[in-house]
Amino acid sequence: MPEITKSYEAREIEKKWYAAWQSAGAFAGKVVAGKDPYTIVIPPPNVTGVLTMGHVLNNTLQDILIRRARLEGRSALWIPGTDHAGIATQTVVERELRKQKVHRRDLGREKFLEKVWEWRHEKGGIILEQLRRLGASCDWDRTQFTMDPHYSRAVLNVFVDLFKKGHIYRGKRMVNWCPVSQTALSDEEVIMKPVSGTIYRVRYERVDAPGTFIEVKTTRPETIPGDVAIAVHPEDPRYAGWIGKKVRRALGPAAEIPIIADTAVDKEFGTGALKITPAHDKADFEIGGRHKLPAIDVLEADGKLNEFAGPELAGMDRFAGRKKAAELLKASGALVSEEPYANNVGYSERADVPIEPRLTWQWWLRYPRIEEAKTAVRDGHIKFHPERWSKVYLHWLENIQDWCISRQLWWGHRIPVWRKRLVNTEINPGSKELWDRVRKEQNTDAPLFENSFSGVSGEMSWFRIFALDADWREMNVVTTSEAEIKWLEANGYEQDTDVLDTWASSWLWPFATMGWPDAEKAKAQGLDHFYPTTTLVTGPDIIFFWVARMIMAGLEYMRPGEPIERRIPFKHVYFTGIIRDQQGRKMSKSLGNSPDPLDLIDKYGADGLRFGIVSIAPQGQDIRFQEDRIEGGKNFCNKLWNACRFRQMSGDAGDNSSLSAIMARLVPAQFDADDHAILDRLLSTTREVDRCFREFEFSGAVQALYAFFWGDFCDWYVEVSKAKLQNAGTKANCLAIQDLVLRQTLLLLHPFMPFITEELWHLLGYGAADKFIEDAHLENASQVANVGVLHGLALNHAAAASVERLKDFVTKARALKAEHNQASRRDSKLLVTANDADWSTLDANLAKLARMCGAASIERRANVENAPAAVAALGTIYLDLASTVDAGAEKARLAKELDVLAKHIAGTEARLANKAFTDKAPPAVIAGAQKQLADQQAKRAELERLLKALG
RNA sequence: GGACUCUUAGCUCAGUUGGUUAGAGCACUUCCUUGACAUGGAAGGGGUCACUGGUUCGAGUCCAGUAGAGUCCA
Repeated sequence: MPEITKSYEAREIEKKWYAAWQSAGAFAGKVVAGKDPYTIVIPPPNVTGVLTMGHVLNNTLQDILIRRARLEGRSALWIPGTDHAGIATQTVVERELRKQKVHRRDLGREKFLEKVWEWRHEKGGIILEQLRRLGASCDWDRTQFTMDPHYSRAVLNVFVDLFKKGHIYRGKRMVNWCPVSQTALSDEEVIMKPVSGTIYRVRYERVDAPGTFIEVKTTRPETIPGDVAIAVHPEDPRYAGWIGKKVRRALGPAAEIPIIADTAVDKEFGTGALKITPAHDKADFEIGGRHKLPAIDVLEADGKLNEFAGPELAGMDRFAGRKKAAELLKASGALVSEEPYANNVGYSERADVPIEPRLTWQWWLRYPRIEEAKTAVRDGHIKFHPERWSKVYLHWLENIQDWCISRQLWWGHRIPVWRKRLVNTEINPGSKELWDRVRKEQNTDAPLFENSFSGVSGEMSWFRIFALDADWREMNVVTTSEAEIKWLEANGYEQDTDVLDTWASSWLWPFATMGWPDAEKAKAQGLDHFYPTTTLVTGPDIIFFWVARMIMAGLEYMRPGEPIERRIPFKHVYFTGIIRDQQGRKMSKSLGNSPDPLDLIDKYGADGLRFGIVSIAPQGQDIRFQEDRIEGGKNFCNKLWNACRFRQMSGDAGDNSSLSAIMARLVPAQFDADDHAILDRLLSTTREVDRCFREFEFSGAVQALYAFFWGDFCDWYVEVSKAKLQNAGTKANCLAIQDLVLRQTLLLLHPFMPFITEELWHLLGYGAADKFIEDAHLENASQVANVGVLHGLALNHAAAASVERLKDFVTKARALKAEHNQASRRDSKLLVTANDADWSTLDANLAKLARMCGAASIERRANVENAPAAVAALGTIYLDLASTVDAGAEKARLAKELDVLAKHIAGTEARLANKAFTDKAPPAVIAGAQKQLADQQAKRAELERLLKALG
């Protein structure tokens, strides 16, 4: 076996093992009879993305879960992939083209998409490569992309199906329009931001009574040319006589517009009168609809004002137009006042500009399975961790709005609808009978027809007719049939130019990544075995975007008719915190406040980064990033490495081939208190880590392992081993215990730090060269205990507890020496006064204690005078100084200690004197207090004696 | 306006059904290169647990309110 080097160098080891795992196919998710599945689908990162600290945390946690599942003997599958990120990717490629002074419209749709695919093949896999550096054990052969042919088929089939079921419809409605990306956005892609602007008070003159005015307050004077009415509340006494009168529009093309009454007007806001601009405000649009008012659109798609805004404003950007409009109003005397005003404005999440409410034709989805989606979480079929996020989820579902799923982009799944404008009376040559039925339909809520347009038998399409106006009808045909498409295109039907929202593809991720809807593919890929997936690890910021929608999609499409727990897409959702910088700001590319994870891997190793990031990621709270915690992860790697190195240097390897083989090497009859204690702590740590996995407390598991390994094993057991290893009689047992502890620790740590544990696993001979650590089975605490029992091991808890008193003795002795500047020398002479029982405990551990305390000798005395002393649980320790004692300093030190102790004694006495306490507290608590008091009093007596002896 | 979260050592955070003297890492002070590890070891200083009240024999922990910070939804 090769020798373990002096320090851990991550780079080569990481490279070596990742390649070995890959070439052995160690990450392949396989259906194995008799093994429980454990499935994770990756939250597909944006294909344009590069690894961020958020990805590091998120994917480290997934890797921890999947590696632990493998160690527990489950058939584990982690599916990786990316999503096509419509707007983001299109923007990236457009930016590249702009460098060559080319616009996508110059290329045309097909050529542009070729460019996007080129870009995707070249640069679209970066983030997945980076995940490998982190150690992510995804089944890379199954890598998915939402634009892959198979996945696209799933997306389009769902569109057709939901259309067929009446969940998808086309409607001209108010949408959130992004003037930069020039596409509609869903409500979820709009973020509200407080903006400090100006509110303008504008007056409109009455036509029938010149010189009298009605005043309104508005933040958007540039839309006044689009005003079609002024609305007041019907019960507002201020305007009782005004309703039905007309006023002159204050700006833009001259017009007389009515004053109308509508209960939607807030009497308290502003002047109680509201300008109605149906083309540019959601509420106005509704009011306009109720009063059958026209909608005048004064803005272009790019946010510039058009000719309807009047010659002074036409062609101006909306923000410049606002300023100009205010000036024009001022000049005409219509502007009564202006004042600063703070309000919330919707911003496009991606382009970070204010969105425009805009009236356009879009495709909408009425969500399926809303009630079931609530039930799934409310009844605990899907568990959220932390649980509180279920409230956010349920609240959103309670107030859910139809989803605008069309985007005016080129990159994405093009909507599978072909349409043609038809005159009502037009006869379709393909099917007269069909058109007889069509003609009967007069409105947009026409029932759906199902038939073959082409007349080819077996081909199917669905269609719906929308009334554009009295004479024109629009035929929309939805199909994925190639024969149908061919016919449609030959007959003058044109495909919808829009694509689907990216989320309308990623909501199918938990099953479309496993072959669905192709039954054969799904079978080959084990959909039935791996679905529902076990755990989803994601951020709470996409509960609406993604988590909720996946739940609805799963319930709608998976295993129809079966119980809900078979149809849900996942059983657990773990929400990570958001990684913030030192100032508490979200880490982002634009702020430049995020370290490059790859730099961190170079600096601290992937294992160090993983261990560090998990240790600062408490459940459900945001994480304030600190690089020194990552450094702590690296240091822990080095500690683990060197503890194993010490083991290797301490003696020849024994049979480490299995837990049972190591247990067989233990000699229980030789066990001293330390042996009992370290195995006791190993079991309790194992139990704690088991619990942490059940409760999704990853940082708790890391902290428990850190405290056990560093504190209990390295700082104490390894140190006491040094004495035991000198003794031929105790050496073999001591080495076996180290082998046992190291084996179990490596297994428990492996999910958190896969590379170093794999390397050490082999260096210490725990596994054969052609096997991996994950081929071993991780025993839980009771299984470890049971194997021990089979080998005659019975842990003595009293002995284990006595180690605490030995530690106390060592600490007190070291402190005593430190007080007298003897910290690390080995040649101190310690004297002890102790009763017979305590001395026998000390005597049994003398060699270890001498080494631990740094003492040349520890001797018992009946009485010691004129030496500095410390009172320990096992006796009073005296430092045998050659020089004379500074009695004054020694007295001050002891008096200080006595003061602190007196306060504690007073507290304990008061508690025990309280009858209510002794009557009501549990007996164990009372007994504990009594013992504590006795110990404290004994210590006080000893301190007083020492003080008295000093004079 | 509504919902949720947070406030514990200089910093970042643990503290899981209320129960000994509130912990960790980093930072700081002093000492130590002794044969696993200076990416280390030893010792030490540092906290009226945001505030106010309540419940309780007992509150960092439970309840109510106040103040501040943050997130989401309207």
